[in-house]
Amino acid sequence: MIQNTLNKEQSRQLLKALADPIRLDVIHALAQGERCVCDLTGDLNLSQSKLSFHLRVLREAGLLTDRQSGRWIYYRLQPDVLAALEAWLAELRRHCSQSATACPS
Amino acid sequence: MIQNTLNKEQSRQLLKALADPIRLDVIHALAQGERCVCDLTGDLNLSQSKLSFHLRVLREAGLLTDRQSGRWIYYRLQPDVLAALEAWLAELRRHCSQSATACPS
DNA sequence: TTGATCAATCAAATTATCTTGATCCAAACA
DNA sequence: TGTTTGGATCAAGATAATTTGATTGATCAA
Repeated sequence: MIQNTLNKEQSRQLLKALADPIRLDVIHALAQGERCVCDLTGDLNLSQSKLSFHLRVLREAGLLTDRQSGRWIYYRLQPDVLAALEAWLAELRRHCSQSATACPS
Repeated sequence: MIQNTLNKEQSRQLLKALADPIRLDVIHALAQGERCVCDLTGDLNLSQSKLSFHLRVLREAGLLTDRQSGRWIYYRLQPDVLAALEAWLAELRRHCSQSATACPS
């Protein structure tokens, strides 16, 4: 996902993906660097299928990529996608910033 | 909510609040300036209680404030909260940016 | 081969979120 | 006063997201 203008659906998916404590834990764990699923289950104390579910949400939002090596699957962050969301948010804010005008009481 | 460091729960609420098309429509409508609920139902073509539900989510996340005038209730944006979320996201990204290191295959 | 391990996926159960329609309360106006 | 209007809230139902446990396919080692 190499682009910095997100469409509505992409930004919605990203926001939803980030709005979950377990998934933020995953992201923080991966901030140290690439890891395989087997290590993550231990690090985060999650069942295999629960972790797999959340990895999928993050991957489908574009925040993670995976690669296979032997029988392990390694996940890593895609930090440019965070940057794209930041840009999206900045644009939203720019659009909203002149909005303090009140109606007559 | 005058602060620019959000805690986990606040950022989660904000992300969740923004991850919804109807609520983004509300935000865009309010980007023009303050509006009363009665106008918003018409602008956005939403039932009264549906709109009220989404306004509450946005208000509880801190993105909107309301004030009463006569029998109308006016909502307006709180753009500094968007800025706080942007700062939160920037911090997350900063934390993630050196994470491209791969494990040996 | 056979057996073990890693990780995705599926179905069922649980939980959270959203929608709808009804009700309630306060403000305004007759 | 009674009545109307704006809007929050509640209870029920509908949808969507999450969790759990079981199954599956692939890879590797014995």
